[in-house]
Amino acid sequence: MVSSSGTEPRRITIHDVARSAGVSRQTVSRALNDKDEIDDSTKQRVLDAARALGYRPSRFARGLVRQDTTTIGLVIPDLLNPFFTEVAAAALEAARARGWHVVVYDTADRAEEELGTLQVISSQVDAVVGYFSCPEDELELFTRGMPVVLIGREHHSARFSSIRIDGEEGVHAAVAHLVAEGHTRIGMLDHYGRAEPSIRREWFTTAAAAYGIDAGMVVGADQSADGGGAALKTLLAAHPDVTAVFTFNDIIAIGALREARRLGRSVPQDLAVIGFDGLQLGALVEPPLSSVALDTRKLGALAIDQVARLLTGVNPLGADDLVVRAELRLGGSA
Amino acid sequence: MVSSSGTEPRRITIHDVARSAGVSRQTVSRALNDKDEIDDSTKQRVLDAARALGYRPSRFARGLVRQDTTTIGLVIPDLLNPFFTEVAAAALEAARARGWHVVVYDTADRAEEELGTLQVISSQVDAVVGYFSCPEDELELFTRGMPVVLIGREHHSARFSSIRIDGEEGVHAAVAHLVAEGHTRIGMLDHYGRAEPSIRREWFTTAAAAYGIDAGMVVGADQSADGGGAALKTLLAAHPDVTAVFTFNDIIAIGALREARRLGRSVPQDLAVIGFDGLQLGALVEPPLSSVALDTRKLGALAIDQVARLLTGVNPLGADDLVVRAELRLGGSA
DNA sequence: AGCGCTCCCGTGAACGTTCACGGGAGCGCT
DNA sequence: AGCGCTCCCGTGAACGTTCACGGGAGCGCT
Repeated sequence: MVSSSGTEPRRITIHDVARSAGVSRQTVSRALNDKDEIDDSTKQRVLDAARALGYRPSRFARGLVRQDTTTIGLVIPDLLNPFFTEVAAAALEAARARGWHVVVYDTADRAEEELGTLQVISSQVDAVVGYFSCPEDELELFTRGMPVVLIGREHHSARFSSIRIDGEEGVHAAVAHLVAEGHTRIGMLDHYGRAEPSIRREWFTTAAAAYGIDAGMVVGADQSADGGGAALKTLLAAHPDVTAVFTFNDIIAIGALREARRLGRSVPQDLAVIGFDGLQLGALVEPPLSSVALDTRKLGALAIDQVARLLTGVNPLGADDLVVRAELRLGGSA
Repeated sequence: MVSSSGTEPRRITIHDVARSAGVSRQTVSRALNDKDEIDDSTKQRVLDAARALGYRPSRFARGLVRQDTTTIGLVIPDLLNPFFTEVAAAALEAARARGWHVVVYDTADRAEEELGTLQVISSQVDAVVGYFSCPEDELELFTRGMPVVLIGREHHSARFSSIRIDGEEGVHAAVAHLVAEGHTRIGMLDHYGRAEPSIRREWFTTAAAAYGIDAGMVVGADQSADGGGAALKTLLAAHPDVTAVFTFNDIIAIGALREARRLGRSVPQDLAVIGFDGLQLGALVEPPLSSVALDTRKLGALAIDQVARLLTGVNPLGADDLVVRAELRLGGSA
């Protein structure tokens, strides 16, 4: 119980254990790593000494000599957003299959956290996967020399890979389905706050045009259930004859479902709703959500696969192969 | 484009960059870490050489010399289970505030994955937080020398800390509320598959007894929404006069809500439902779920706080301080 | 007695980086 | 001319572990 007076407590190393047990470094190493070539009583003595001293091996020293661990950094804006939860779970699963470690960073949807995270990450992981909203040049600056795989984001620099989400056919199928069900007045709840309209809206517009449907009834929604509810209210107030809505994502759609019930519109009879993402959460609401569904497991697996190729330098996939297609999956809401 | 024939491609080190740029190691280090004492043109030359060679610094070598990073391992059974998502998010937030890194391991609810995870983890992190179902002696064996904080699990060895979840008062308040609303026939959907009844059921039984309520109407439920729905069906078939249910957790409660709607029982008029956990998800369903709510952020913060104390060895909290109390939070389902 | 084998154990070197320190070149000033 | 200062840059040592190798003790066999 005597602490070294004043000075910073020196780290306990394998030498300390060796001295305490009266053996050499190598013998301590043998005991700790369950190797052969050590007497049982010696091993026990070493283990006791290690425990008594509170010895913890340095993962850095160990990692330096046997270079066999890869760690990747997974950066997501908000783990509590179910979409990112699914992506994270998928990435974890794919990484685990390779025996990789995954350090998860939640940037809390704040751009300034991104840079801090990147700075901190760059000296701790072998590669980075995730969502970033910061400019490419900053991203490049902080990830110098590391493989980077972006998800659902366009990139211009050849420095990065990115997984593209292709929902064009899926959205087309969604509109086709609504039309087949007799809907002619179809609105959209888009993602609010972006300067330009979303790509998902473009897909919607294109598909609507193919069926001669007016694609002008669009309201921006905050990316939350409450936001979806509010947006639906606004949309229906402006266009009471709307009988179907397509939404930017499932969270917004779920908010719309809830709001429809409050407005006394039953789903899908009075109002059909189709979301985007295909969250597992969509199965929990009533009626189960119809959605242009993404295979998040494939998304995660693809991202990790590309990281593996970039790390080894063999056959990295090109943009054409880094695509996950979304497909219409009917629940009961449309 | 010439690859070294046959042999394993040697790692590119700071020496290679130094030689290529015609400078010393130290100068390369200065360029890479944005230090002073280097000429701008030299720095650029080094950076170019590093990029051309595809140089990536070794985090192990760097970590070995400047020992300033702590990494903790977070082990959870299933990230897609919303409860664990919230706990994970809370732990990430608390760790981020300290500048720590968090490696997340999803054991996919399989005990055999736990041991593999532990083995792999032990050489990669400074401490472990999470859920484990394996026996304590195995846990001890694989975490030798590392601080371990368990969540929501009893432990007997002084080797571990654990965060206890205390829902006794909260469940009592839930039953009191139901009684005050005029309910006399209250059932419970417990967690299915455990040998012994859950602690949450004990709390329910105790509280019911205090109000002279029969606590015998209990059905086991699989820990999923579907499981909750099926269990409610079974319960109501056996006891049609039940007007209120308390559930093991919110996921089961949400399944019960859905099933109630299918059975034509409106909530809360015909059937009151109170869950446990207080998930954010509960606000997305209709009506919003009443629940004996846990402060998951506090849970995560407390776990990380204890890890910090254990790592430094100063004032680790005792069992009495490692408690998170659950409180009744009314939505609209009861 | 000598040989070979097994069982243990220890010593130097290496992993790849940063720290501490030393020192040369060049310039301005007295 | 000499001094001091700034600007750059390089060399040895250290971080804490594992690998490769050497070697002694003890035993059984011929």
